[in-house]
Amino acid sequence: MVKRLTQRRVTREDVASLAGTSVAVVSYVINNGPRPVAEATRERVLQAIRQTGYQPNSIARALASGTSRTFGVVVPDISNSFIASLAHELLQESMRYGHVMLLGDSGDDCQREREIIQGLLNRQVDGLIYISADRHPHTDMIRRNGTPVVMLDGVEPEPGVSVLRMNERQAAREATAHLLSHGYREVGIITGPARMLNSRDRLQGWIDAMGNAGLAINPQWVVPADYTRHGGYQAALQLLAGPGYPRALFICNEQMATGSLRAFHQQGIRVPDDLAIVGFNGTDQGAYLLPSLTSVRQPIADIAATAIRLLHTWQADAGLHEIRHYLDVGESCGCPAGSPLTESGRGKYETDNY
Amino acid sequence: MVKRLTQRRVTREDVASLAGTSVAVVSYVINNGPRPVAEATRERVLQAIRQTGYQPNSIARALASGTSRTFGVVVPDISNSFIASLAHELLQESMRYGHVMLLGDSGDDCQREREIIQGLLNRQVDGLIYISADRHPHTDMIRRNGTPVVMLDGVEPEPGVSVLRMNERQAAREATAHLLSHGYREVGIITGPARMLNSRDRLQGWIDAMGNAGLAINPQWVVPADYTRHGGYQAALQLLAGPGYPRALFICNEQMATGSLRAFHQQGIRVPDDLAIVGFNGTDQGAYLLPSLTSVRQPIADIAATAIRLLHTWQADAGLHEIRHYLDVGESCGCPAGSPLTESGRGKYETDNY
DNA sequence: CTGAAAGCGCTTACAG
DNA sequence: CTGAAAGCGCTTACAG
Repeated sequence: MVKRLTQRRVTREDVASLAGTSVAVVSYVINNGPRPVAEATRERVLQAIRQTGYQPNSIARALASGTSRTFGVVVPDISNSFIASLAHELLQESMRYGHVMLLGDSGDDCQREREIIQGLLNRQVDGLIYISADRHPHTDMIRRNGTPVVMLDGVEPEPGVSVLRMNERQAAREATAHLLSHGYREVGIITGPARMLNSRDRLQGWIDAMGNAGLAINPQWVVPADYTRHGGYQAALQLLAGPGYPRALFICNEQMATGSLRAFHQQGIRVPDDLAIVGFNGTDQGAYLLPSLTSVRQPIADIAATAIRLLHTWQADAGLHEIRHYLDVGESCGCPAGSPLTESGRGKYETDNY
Repeated sequence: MVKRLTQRRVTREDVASLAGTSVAVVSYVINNGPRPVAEATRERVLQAIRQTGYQPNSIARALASGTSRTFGVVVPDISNSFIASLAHELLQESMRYGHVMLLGDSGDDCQREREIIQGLLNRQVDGLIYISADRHPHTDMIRRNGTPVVMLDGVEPEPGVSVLRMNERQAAREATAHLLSHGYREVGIITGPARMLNSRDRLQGWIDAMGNAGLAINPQWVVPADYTRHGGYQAALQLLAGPGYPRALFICNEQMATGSLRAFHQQGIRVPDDLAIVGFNGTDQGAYLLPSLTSVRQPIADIAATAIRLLHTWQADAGLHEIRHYLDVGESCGCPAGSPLTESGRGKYETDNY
C-alpha cells in the first residue's frame, strides 16, 4: 500500500534508505546514469520509489545540474489567435523533449516585456522563444546571459540570437500581387502598429507590389490600425468615410480582417464583389469567415518544431532560418470560379510562381 | 562601467565581497528582510549590485525558501480563443504578484494532462489553475502534494481543491429560455464532447428549459460535436440533412457557433430569420461574426483576478466560488428591433430576470 | 545591525 | 558497481 505523506515530502534520502543504498545510486537509476547500476540494485530502488511515491524535485535538480528542463516563450499577447495557435504547437513540441514552458505575455508593453524576460532568465530557462512587441527587442540581456534564443520576428540575426521567420516583405508583396492579378488597380492597405517590425515589412511589401505594377499610392488608402478586430473595424469605417474607396485591400492580419468584414457588411459593401480582400497570417478561423479569407499563411507546426529543435541543438552562430509561406485562397479575394475550393470554400497553393 | 561577465554568472558572493559584507546582508537588502540593514550598508550593497549587474537566481531562491514565485495553469487547448483570452488575463494578473506562469496544454489528452500536472508539481509551483479536459480531473495528486489549486470547471469542491465557476446549467437554461422567449418552439442544440463536464451541464440546462416550457425534445436536433469550428460546421450540416430543422439552436461554444454560421450561410439558411442562434462563452470575436452572436458570457478579467487571489490567500477549505454570467445580445437570436445595439450590433444585460 | 553556518534536494566527480 | 562528500546559489534561524 502507498503511504500517504502529508507532512514532509519524500526525498531521495527516503528512497535511498528504504532501498538500502546511497542517494547517488538513486540518482543513477532515475537519470539512467552517469554511472551504471547493478540490475538487482536498480530493482530495489525502483521498488522503493513506487512504495514511497517519490517524485524528484525539479527545482533542486535544476540548481544542481544547471538545466531546468524549462523553456520560456515571450509573446505580445496570447489572446491573439495566431499567437495562441503557435503557442499550442510550441507546447506540444517542447513536451516531446520533456520540457515545460514558462509563458510571458507582455500585453504589448515594451517595458513589461523586459521584466518578463529578466524573470525568465533568472529562472534559468534552457532557451527562449521570443516574439517582440517592439522593433527594438531586448536581446542585450539575453545575449549577456548566454541563453539560447530563437526570435520569431523580422529582425536580423546576431551572434547568440537565432532568427526564424518568413520573408514578411516578400509575402506581403505576393499577397498584393495576387490582388493585382485579378485586375484591381486601386489597392489599399490596413496596417499594424508602426512600432512593430512585421507591420513595417508588410507595408513595405505592399508598396513594392504597387510600385512594381506602376501604380500610384493613394495615402488615404493606407490606414493604420493595431492588429485588433476592433482596430480593423474602425479602419474599414475610416476607409469608407473618404471620397471613394479602393477596389481591393490588403489587411495585415486576420483579426483586423475579421473586424473589417463586419464593417463592410454593415455598410452594404459586398466582399469581394465591391471590394476584394487578402489577409495575412491567422488561423483555421479564416476559413469560417463570411466570405472565407484569402490569406498568406505560415506552417505553424513546422515553425514550432524548428524553433524547439534550434534551442535543443543550440549553436550560438545558428543565424537565420527562413520559413516558407503560401497563399491560402478563399472567397474574399474574388478568385475566378474554377479555383480549387474545398467544402469551406478555399484552396491553398504555394506562391513561388509569383 | 558595467563589467561584462560571460564566463561565470555573478552570484551573491561576488556582490557581498565587493560590498564588503556577508551574503546574508545581501539577502536582507534584496528581500527587504527578514533582518534590518543599516542605511550605509544597504547603499554599499545596492551599489555593488549595480556594478556587477547581479541578478538573483530564482531557482536557488525557490529551493531555499520553498516558494518558486511561479503558478501553473493547465488547459485543454490554448488555441481555443476563450481559453487564450482567459490565459491572457491570468498572466497579467499573476504578474502583478511578481509571479510567472508555467503553461500546460494537454491537447485534450487526459493522460498527458496527468503528466503535465505532475511536471508542474515537481517544479514546486505555488499554485495551480486547472481546466480539465475530462470529467475526472486529476485532483488526487494535487491534494496529496498540498499545492493550492483553483479549478475552473464544473466540479464539486473538495477539501484542498477550490472551484471557481459559473452555474453552467443555469446559464444554459437561461440561454435557451431567451430563445423560447422569442416564441420559438422547436429548439435544437449542438453540444460539446460528452467526456467534458461543461458539455453535460450545458446540455442539461437546455433540457431543463425545454422541459420547463413543456416542449418535446427531438433527438435528431441534439447534435454532438467537439467544441471546434469544424465540428460546429459539420454538426450544422448534419442538422440540415435531417427531415426539417429547428427554428432555433443553442450552440454550446463560440467556436462551434462560428463554424455553424458558415454552414448555414452556405446552405442558404438565414440567421436569425430562418434559424436563430444563441451561443455560449467566447470572446470579443462573437461581436464580429455575421450575424453577431448572442451568447452567454463570463467576465474573464474577474475570473482571472479571483482565481489568482484565491491562490494567494489560500485556505484549503476555500470551497466554491460562483461567477456571475450575463447574456450578451447580438443579432443571431433575432431579438426584436429596439434592443440596445451598439455599433457592432450588440448589447448586454444581466439575466437575473429569467 | 551583522556574520558564520546549516540546510533546501539534487548531481557528479572522485575514490574505492 | 557503490558511497561519502562537495557543490549548485540561495534563505534564515542563531549567536554575537
